[in-house]
Amino acid sequence: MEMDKTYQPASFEKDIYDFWQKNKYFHAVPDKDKKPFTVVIPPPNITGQLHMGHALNETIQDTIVRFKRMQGYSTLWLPGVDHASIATEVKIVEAMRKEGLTKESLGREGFLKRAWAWKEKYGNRIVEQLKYMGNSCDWDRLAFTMDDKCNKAVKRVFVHLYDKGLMYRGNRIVNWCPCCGTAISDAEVEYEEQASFLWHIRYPFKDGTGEVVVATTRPETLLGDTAVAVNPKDSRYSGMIGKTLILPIVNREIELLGDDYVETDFGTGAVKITPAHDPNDYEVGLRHNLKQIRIFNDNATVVDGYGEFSGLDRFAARKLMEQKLQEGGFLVKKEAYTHNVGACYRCHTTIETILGKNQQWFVKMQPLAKPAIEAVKNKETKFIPERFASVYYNWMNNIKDWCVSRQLWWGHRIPAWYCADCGETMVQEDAPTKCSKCGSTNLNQDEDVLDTWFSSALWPFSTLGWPDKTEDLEYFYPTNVLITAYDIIFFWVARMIFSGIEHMGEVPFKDVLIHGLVRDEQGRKMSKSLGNGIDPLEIIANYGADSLRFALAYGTAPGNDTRFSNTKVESCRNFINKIWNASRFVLMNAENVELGDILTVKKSLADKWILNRLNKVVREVTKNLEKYEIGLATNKLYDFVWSEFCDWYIELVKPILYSANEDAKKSTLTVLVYVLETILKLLHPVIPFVTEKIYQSLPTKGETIMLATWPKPIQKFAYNKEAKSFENIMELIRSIRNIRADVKLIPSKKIEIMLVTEDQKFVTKCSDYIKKLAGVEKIEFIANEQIPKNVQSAMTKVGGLYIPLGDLVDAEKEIARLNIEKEKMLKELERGEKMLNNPGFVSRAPQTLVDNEKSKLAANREKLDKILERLQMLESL
RNA sequence: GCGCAAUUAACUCAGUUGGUAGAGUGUUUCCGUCACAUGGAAAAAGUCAGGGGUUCGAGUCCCUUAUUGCGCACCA
Repeated sequence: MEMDKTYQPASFEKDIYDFWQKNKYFHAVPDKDKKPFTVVIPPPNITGQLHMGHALNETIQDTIVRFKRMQGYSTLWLPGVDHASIATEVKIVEAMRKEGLTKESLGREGFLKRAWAWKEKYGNRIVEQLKYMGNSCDWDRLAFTMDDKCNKAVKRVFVHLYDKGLMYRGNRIVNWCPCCGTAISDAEVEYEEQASFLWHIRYPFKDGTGEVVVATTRPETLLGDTAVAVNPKDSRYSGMIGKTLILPIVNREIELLGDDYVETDFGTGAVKITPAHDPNDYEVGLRHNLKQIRIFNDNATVVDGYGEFSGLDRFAARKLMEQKLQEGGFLVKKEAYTHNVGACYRCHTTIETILGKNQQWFVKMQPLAKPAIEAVKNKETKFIPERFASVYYNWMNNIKDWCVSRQLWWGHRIPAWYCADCGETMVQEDAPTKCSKCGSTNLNQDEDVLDTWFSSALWPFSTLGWPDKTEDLEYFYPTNVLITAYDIIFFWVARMIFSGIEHMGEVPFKDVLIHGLVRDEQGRKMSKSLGNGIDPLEIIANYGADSLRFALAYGTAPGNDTRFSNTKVESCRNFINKIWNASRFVLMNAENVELGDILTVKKSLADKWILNRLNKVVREVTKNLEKYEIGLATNKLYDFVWSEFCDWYIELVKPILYSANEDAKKSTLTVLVYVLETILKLLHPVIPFVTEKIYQSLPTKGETIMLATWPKPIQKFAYNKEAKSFENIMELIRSIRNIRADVKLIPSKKIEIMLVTEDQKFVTKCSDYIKKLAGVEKIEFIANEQIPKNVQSAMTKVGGLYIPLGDLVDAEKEIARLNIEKEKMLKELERGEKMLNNPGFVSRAPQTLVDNEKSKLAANREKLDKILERLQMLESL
């Protein structure tokens, strides 16, 4: 295959993906001879477009999945999309409004028809975008949270929980979004700090004996007050508890009551109680049997019966209330006050806590939370990094019942039917034909749908076929790892854990790998409103999916947020270009050459060195990936490929490749191709496209790199001793280059070097390497006494290096260089001596470490002596 | 208020059971060399936020302070 001179991902990524898909490499089947490895995708919303958060999430998942597949697991990555009940409905309604349509005008059926059409259109869009990323999902199993399979599971779970008494319908206070027109769960409320006021309002006693002043942030809810509460221990109000107050404006008679909930040191120590519109007041109301007066409609306007207030929006009502109180002389003062206000996580409208007009459905959480907490404590499911377990505990330990009914149309309709005649409630999977109690056929299904997260919670098993006992479920459940960002631990992860335990009797995944968010160059969250989002599709178009993936994986730590910038992708693209060109070099030379067997072929010193390094990289990268340390793995691969394979090994073997020695060429190319192939395999999970592309050109290629066997370190390639001594030669080469740069010798100028060394034989063996890589034409071995006067020198592990440079010799530069070396050595010696003179170190540190220090110390002493000797000589000149 | 992170080179970040601090980008000098200028060679650059402790040895473990960010809970 011809390879272009530069790496051009756009020219082949699509073809490669088609090739994989056509051959069904992503498809997984239960295989008793293999171990399963299962990952379910966090289903992206059908309304969504691929953003950087997805890109990071998909990159990590695909990396792990490809790695496991190559390791020989029967690997299933199960894809799907989420119906995203509230988010989607909001968008559809918005689109309809532009056409002058409303939900009501279309009716439930008409609306749902539209919604499904929307799903067809946009659900496919996100799936296509995932494919650009290179996701190796089993698309044959593509699921949707509202498909028949999932619907069946949802109904089964609902009925099961109801029968068990864990699902109940209650008239409790809920978070209500006036904009979306539905109740939402506690988890769906986001608190935002808001600058507001604290209004101090006078409530007079009925008997004219004075007044109580309450402080409130919501004067308009005064309309619904049914009491004022103080702390019974508060001396300011002693003797007043039980007296009757007149509610200003409304003139309702309400009681001053005592309740421990009231803090004495906040505000005035007196709290107005509005049971229908505040969660705390609601509790107080229950304790004291207070009337619950609802004053807001579903759209947060004031209900009928309150005169001028009726019909006003809550904020307009607040203004009017302030005015009325002022006029009536009830307003004591208004002070600036900043507090947290709850907002809907979807539309950011300030939520209203409202006592449900319709009853809401709740899941009783305590019994479900308990075993779910235990499972994480027992490490049946492990959070990675571990610290996220405490976030999980914190939430689960303080969990309240989960409000799951939503006053929406797009979603799983609640499987409950009510008898219009006798009021009986029937909860069952299929619609009843008549009332189970009175036999009436006048039945109505509950109008509401379920929280989106109710179906997501079942994802790891509903997608595998539950409640049916499928082969998939049997083989692939529980899944191995769930990979997601930390912002949906509550919404999703926690709910999957308790659902898995409750319905499958087993946790849904063994590991939860939590990653952070992708931020912009300045560390800001990417958001639409800021307009600072970087579009991954654009990055793919400009740099290729591999560059995007590598940039997201490279140098990141699990759980941490990561910044994304164009310079980072560019440097990653450059790295891939480097691999591309190194491969081009190897393939060019390997053309028409018959390769030998890597295990038996004769190896040069450079070969042994690179194989030794390769072994290390294989071992460490495998270990890193096993522990999900993708950042570390990519770091090591980057360094190995660039700094060792390209910068050194390829340069080292050039003299052989350009020589006429066919045997040496053959063996060198065998190693060269082997190392390259191994590199490609190690990199494939992160940068799948380019590695496949190059792999297909290798003379040793198999069908696809996707199914190639994951590399293992090879005992025979240990070569520790050879590698170590070879690195001394590399140091010598660096020293020569250093001197050359120091005296500004032009690179093409060949030089002669002199060495005082005890290992002439070894240096001679390496002389070709030295000559080629350091621009040397002649190496002369001399005795100490033979060192000429006019040379530049450096002291190396191999021995004293002396370069006669004629006019270019610059004693001052050399002295400066040697002095820097001297300082370094002195510091080193001091460190080493301090350690070895420390009896604690010698007796307690590992023996190998002590020995290492001893030999280092000896070598350093020798080197220092040589430096000092040389310096003395230079100064005496 | 409670909890969790982060604080390492000019910038952005890594740093594996504690054993001589690393990379990318940027900077300086040189180089159109036949894989690659999306490149090569060389170099400069760090009191690992401050303080204490444990240890033979701490960027790493413990305590504490500061700054920043995040999560949870909120006093109406």
